[in-house]
Amino acid sequence: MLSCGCSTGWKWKTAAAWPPRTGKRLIMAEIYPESDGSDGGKKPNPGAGADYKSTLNLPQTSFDMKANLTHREPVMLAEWKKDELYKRIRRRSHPLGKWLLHDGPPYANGDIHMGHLINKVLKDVVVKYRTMQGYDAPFVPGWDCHGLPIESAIQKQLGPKMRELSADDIRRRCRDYAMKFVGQQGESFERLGVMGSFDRPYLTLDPRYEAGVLDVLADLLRKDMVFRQRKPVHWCTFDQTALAEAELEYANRSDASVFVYFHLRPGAWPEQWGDAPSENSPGSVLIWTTTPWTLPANRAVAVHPEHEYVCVRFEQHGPKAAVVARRLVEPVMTRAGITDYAVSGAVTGATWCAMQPRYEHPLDTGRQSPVVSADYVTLEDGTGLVHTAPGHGAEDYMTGRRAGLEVYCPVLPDGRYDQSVPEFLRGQLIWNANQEVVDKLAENGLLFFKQTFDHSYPHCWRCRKPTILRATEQWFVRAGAGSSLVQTARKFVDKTRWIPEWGKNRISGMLETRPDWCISRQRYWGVPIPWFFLADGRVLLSEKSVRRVAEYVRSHGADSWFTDLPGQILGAAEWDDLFTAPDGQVGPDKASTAELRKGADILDVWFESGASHRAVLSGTHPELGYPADMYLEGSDQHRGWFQASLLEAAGYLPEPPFREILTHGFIVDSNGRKMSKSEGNDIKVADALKENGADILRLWVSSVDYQNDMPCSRELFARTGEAYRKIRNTIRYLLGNLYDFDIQIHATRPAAASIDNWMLGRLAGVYAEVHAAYQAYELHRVFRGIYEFCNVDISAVYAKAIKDRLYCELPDGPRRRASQTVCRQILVHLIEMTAPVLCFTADEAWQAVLKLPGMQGQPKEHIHERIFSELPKAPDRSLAAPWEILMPLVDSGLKQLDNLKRSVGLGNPLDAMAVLVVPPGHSMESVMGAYGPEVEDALGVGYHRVEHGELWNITIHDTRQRYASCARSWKRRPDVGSDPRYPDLSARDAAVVQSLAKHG
RNA sequence: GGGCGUGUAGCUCAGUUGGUUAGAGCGCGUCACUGAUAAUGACGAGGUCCCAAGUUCGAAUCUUGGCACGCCCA
Repeated sequence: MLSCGCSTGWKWKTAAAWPPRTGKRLIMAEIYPESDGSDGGKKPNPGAGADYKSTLNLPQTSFDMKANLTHREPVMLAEWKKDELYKRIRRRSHPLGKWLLHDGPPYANGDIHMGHLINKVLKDVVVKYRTMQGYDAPFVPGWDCHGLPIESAIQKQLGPKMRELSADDIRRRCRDYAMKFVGQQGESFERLGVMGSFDRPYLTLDPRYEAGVLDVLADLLRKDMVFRQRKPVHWCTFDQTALAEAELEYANRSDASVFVYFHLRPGAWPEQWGDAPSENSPGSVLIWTTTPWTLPANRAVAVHPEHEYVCVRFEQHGPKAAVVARRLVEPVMTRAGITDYAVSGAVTGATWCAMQPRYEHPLDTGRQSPVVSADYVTLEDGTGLVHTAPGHGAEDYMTGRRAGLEVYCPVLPDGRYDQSVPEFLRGQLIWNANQEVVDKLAENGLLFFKQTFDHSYPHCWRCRKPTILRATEQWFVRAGAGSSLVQTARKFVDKTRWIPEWGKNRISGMLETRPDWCISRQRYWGVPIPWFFLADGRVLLSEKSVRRVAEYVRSHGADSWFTDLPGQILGAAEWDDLFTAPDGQVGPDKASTAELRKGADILDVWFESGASHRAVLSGTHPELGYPADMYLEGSDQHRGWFQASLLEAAGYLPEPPFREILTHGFIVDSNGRKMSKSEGNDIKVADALKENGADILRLWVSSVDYQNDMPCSRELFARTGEAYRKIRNTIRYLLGNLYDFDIQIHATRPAAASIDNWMLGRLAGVYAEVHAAYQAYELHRVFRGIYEFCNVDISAVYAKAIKDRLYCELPDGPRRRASQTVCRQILVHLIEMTAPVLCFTADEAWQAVLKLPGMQGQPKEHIHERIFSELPKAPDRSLAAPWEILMPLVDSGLKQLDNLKRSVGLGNPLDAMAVLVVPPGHSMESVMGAYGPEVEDALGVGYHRVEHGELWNITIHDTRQRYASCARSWKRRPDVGSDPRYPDLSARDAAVVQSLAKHG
């Protein structure tokens, strides 16, 4: 007999007991028994028989296909708030203990942009995942509230009126401004689904935070890591104030451009340059400058170690022998109109420097200075030898530090020279001094060439007058390369896990070359550096004094520094402490606090935010604890927050403030260009949110590899929207087919051969893959895993295969119940896996799960307070093995169906049958028969047979002329009409309908 | 100019220690279904693996040099 399901007595329930009974080779006549084919291949005529649609178990669910996120999300947010979800999660049990992501504070200024979005969403996904894993993962959002941009915004609002206001007044306005944006940005973050204690954030303007910052300063003072030194800063001589980089406006300006001889001291003359000059006929270096007024402050000449230098000999008011970079000889000589000159052989700057050449100061007779090497010297302009005044230039200062030069700045705050300069310049305004200097150089025969020069020059944004660089006393943290602090920081770097790994390399490189950290700023809006000074020049900034100020600030706020008297702040009439004398000596001393005057510097805002580990984790929010498990920021923070935090902690703590650092890239447009307003390619968060909804934006964040730049465009959001709908519809399908399924009552184990087992195997695989990806923070792998699971495993294979049994079997049929059991498992795991990313949709789906039969008694629960269900056990290997043979055959069957579609116009696969060819004697032969109906469903065909053949194979055949179509299942089968009561139904459907009729 | 990264179908990503004809999903095209329906399925077409040179029997993969883009500096 045939080993196929043509017997009318066959029952679907006994699929597992359906082995092939014979090894007899089938012949085609048997495969295609005569059939009347009475309907001629047409669809069943509903009018001819009963309307069976009402007898089917079609999907039902209130989970809409249309997400309508922009409307639904705010409603859900309100629900979470009402339910105090964040607090509920805190109260939940946490079997895995605590896991802390410490928020890096964004700046409290302006609307949030895409950069904020990816950062906060990534953080939120990680936190939600850790929470569902069973950790207590609190999230306290923070804001950086001090600093120049806010102060500048206030300045702009106030205009000239600002000068009339007290520091206290200005600070109050700054505070209001910052708080406005803290509220505004916080709302935006929450709208994106970010969960955290937004009602109790940390703010750097919180007095307790400010006190924490000062505590760190005190600790660094205790370790002798803070010192005072001169350093050039941008300075406006008209407003007499320091300026930040952001306060400069560049404008064209005409200046004297001069080439000057500096006479070299005898010796240190490379033989390649020919005869050594003598005392009477000195050789010289030729330098170029556009700021002759800085020449009095010259302390070195810099050359590039790798460039080549020559000696040029020519006549100009007598014989000259001048050192110039080889490649610049011609332009320099041409400029001065000198055509008759001789060029010597060349030596590199490094070679020459090694000979320790020195030269005479052009204006300060008797002073000798060194020639030093510096990498930044270029051959674009000038002579290749650079006049270096450490008190008047940033690079000059760096060179000066390295070469041990004096940071000499003879210019007073109002722009006049002090008494230390040559007599003809004393008391002169530097702006008038250029001419005087040039005249003096010419008089002394040191001027090679002079012209006027137009260049872009920094101006003060308030008064529009030109600015200068002027060395002033600044506070520093001893954090330069080689310092003990940096050595500790490097150990901290090694103890930290960097994701991606190159982060370690990057920050290490920065630590190796970094200078001391200038922590003082001459502004109002920040935490004061609470130093005092006395009329006699003594300075007070000690661990003891700072601790006292910290306590005062903790209760009175940092504003009190600007309003209260030193005696009030220190709480004593006399102060006994370590003072720094004007000669730099530090020693015990005392002073009446009535004589103390307060310093006016505030701290670099990086110092503030870098102290968050102290001010927040063991300060304002001690429940968080030190250290954090993770800091997660953009890769620019290697120089910013990560480094500031690292350096401060390295100054006084034994452990780094973080265990892991995760960094992400930056937003670029679809062409890989950076996103910026000025480029016009920026996308506003508010617009993207309005057009897509938060869940789609979150899905987008998870879909791209954040370790690289993250491309962002409307088209990409549209793509993500499609992926979102696929995931949503998959959930909807699963939910829709569970409307009559109570897991307590109906759960059924699938038959061995069922495709249910294949599906469970895939579920276990995907579950493991997705969780591994989450734990490695590889969210794009999470996305791909879930998305392809929905697309391929569920939608294209499983959902398609089980439609017949779900819709057509008796509601309680075991095949149906078994598949529902699997659907239920998939549904729960799918919702859980997506929940950290699709935080709104997952909870919406979870609420629908809680409405399924048998769930009504469950207490109200949001998906985010759940702990992940256990890893589903993969079915036994022996159950999966046959599918490894069958699935490729199914694929070939689908191709054949497509061919039939083209060749004979076969439309509906239910109008075709599959012949499953099994090699006799194969080890799986005995069970293959049971897989036949599953293969039939996997192909979506109406009928199948199993037969013996040489090789594993599946062939597809058009049955429109062979079999009648069942009016209920639409399957063409030979058993249609086998029950005389239901001539238009297949045997299975007839039995189902009969049963329904009998039992209602 | 320097440091750190990145570069594989239209898009987002895989690609093990170098080893068949470089893969997936989406999108796109064509078709089917109309009982997942503003849904679903099938089939198909898409690649100078940024470029060049080198190492090798063999390179998307290793080396060197470019180019482009991003972040941080100067």
